[in-house]
This record gives sequence, C-alpha cells and structure tokens, in this order.
Amino acid sequence: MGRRTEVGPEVDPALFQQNLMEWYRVHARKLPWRGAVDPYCIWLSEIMLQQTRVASVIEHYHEFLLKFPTLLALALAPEQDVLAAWSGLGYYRRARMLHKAAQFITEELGGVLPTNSVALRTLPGIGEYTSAAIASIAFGESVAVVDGNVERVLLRLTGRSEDRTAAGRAFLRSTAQELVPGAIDAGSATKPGVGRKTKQIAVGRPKRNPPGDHNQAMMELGATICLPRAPLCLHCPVRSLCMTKGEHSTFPRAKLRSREVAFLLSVRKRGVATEVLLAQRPAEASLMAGMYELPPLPLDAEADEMASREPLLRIRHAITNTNYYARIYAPMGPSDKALRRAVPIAKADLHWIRTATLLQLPLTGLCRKVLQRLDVMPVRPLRAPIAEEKHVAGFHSQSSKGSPVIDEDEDHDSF
DNA sequence: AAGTCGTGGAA
DNA sequence: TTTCCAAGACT
Repeated sequence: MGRRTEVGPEVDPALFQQNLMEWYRVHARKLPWRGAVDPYCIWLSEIMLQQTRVASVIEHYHEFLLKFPTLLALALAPEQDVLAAWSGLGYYRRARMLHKAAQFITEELGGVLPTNSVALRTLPGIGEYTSAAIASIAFGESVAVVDGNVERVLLRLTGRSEDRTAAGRAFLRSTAQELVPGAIDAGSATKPGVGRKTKQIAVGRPKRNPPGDHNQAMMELGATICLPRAPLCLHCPVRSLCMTKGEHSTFPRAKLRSREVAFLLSVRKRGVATEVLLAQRPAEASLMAGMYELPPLPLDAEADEMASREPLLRIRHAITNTNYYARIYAPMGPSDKALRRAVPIAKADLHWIRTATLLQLPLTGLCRKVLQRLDVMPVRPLRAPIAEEKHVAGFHSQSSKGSPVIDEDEDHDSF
C-alpha cells in the first residue's frame, strides 16, 4: 500500500508538493474566500464555484453574505429570498439544496457544520468534490479534491487518457490522494482563532493547513497554468515531473442545438412607480421552477403578428447544450394590445412587478440580463433612495432605440 | 449511468 | 459566428 505505483516511479510526492507550494505561495490569486476562517463561508464559496467561473462567483459572493451572514440567517430565510440572491448564477438547485442543508444543520445538528468529509458528504448539494474541499480547506483533513482542474493536471502529469468510467475515476482519486500532504495534528497546532459567537470557527484547525493549501494549489495550477487548450508549461512548477508536457486529448462533446424563443416586455407607470409584467414559472417545472421571467410569446400561431414587428432586442442565451435565440418584443404604444393577447393567460402566472423590487425577486438569468440591458432594472443594489429616483429618471429620458415603450394608461384588468 | 441543470467569457 | 467549458450533484 505504501508503493507509489499509481503516479509512477518518477513522481515523488514530497518533491511535487514542495514545487507546487513554492509556486502557489507566490502566484496564488487573491480571492475573497481565500483565508476565510468561517466554515460557512468556505461552504458557500464551494457551492457557488461548482461549474461556475471565479469571476461570476465574485459578483455574488459578497452580496450573498451581506444578506445571509451566518448559517442560521440562511436557514431562517424564505427560499425565494435565497433564490433572488442566487439570480444570475445558474444551477438554481444548488441554492435550494444549500438552503435545505442549512435548515437541516440548524434543526438536527445544533447549527454546526459537520467537520469531516464523510459526514459532509451526506448533506444535500455536497458531493465527493465539495465534501473534500470543505473538509480540507476548513478543517485541515488530508483528503484530495478532484475537480475538472485536478483531473486535467493529473491526466497530463501521468499521461493517462481521459476515461469517464469507474476505473478512470478511481485512478484519479487514488493518484490525487497520494499527492496530498498529511494533516497536521490539531493538538500541536497554534491556538485557534476566536470569532463571533454566532459563527462556527474551525476549532482545531492549525494556522498552517497543508492539505487545504495543496488542494487549492492543484486547482490554481489547473486554472492558471495547466489550461485546457494552450497550457503554459514554461511557467509550470512541476513540468520536470510531467509525462506529457501539456499534451491532452479529450472526448468530443455533444453538439449544440438551437431553439427560437420570444418574450414580451411590457412596462407601465403607476404613480411614481414603474412596473414590468413578469410570469412566474410553475413550481413543478424542471427548469428554473418558481422563478420569474418575461412572459413567453408562443411562436407558432402568432407568428404573423410578430413577423411584422421588429424585436426590441435579440439575444443569445445558452442553456446546457441548447442555444436559445431569444427575441424581445415590446408594445408599440398604449393601444397596442396584440402582443399581450398572444400571451396564453391560462398557462402563465402573470404579475405586475415594481421595478424597484426586482432585485428581491428570483429572476431567471435571461430575464435579469434583458431588464438590465434595457435599463429597466439596476445592475447593482441601490442604497440611497435618491440614486433610485435618478435611475428611474434616466430610464424615462433614455431615447435610444433600445428604450421600451412605457404604457402610461394600462388597464388594471388586462390580466 | 447517461441526462439534466444556467450562465458568461474567451478564443 | 460558433465552440468550448468552469472549484459538480443528482437522478
């Protein structure tokens, strides 16, 4: 069992670790969750980072923590508020499972996040990767993470070809595990930091955390040096140990499909408030259940009605392996009711939403993108009411072609 | 055990 | 323009 047969005789784990960590100490990016002590923050960052780019996570991480500063605060919040804070990040099931897990921890585990990978693995939304990430980064457990970055690094390092079978995954897991340094005995550690009483602190975690740092260094290497297409081998700290020097072949992906879709953008004034008509997706929908979007316009029977119009906006929106080519149509004036009649009332759960409250609603990414691009809703939360007035004024005065028509005299009972 | 689930940025 | 794919989990 002590043999290093998995990584081959030429890879010395100690040498690999040392080269990697020297590089990491110098080149690690400064990220908001790096150095976090609160396991809740580390948990949140790992969930957000699942299949999601660092830049996108940074845009949401801070706001989410302002809104839900502690595990308890998250557990007590309504799911709609959690989804609203997640809006734009995608994979909304992650937010639902995070919320569920927080409630379970609060009700059944005394509000304390489990401190080892096996126990973490049982929580909703925490799989093999995430359990290892939290356990190593927050609690110093010597367990290897295998994400897309690590997988690519290890395949190139060892020369193995991509293999998505159980055997392939087992190889990656065991190889990664051989390279992880051992945990530091908590008993001999420097004293743990003291934090607020409402927050769980990683008690027993030493200041130095070799497993957690190593895991992050492996991912950092994959994200910044061992790139998918053109790896920067000249800058790689472990190139002398690498079997392939960057060669890497992968399986072909499923090709993208295309779909045409259309949405209605209807805006009206109610006193000083501006409102926009949105539809709430059914709770049982498999895609973005319960979230709000612009009312969909059926493309079949009403095709002629739209054919004579020019869409206010054309936008491409990809979901998984489908490219949605979306057209946004707006009424041409207060008397233009044809578009609204095209919305199937029976199927759509329609609501007039004040634009000032849009940021508190769980909007689909496409809806949020359209409303922000057309300046119907702010890009970021506005603190001062004065700034909000200004923004609305800006929307009214905007006269460019992208400006939606405001219906000044909308009938209350249209829907 | 393949399919499904979002989004945006880079090439 | 199209293609790729990112700190995966669940069914």
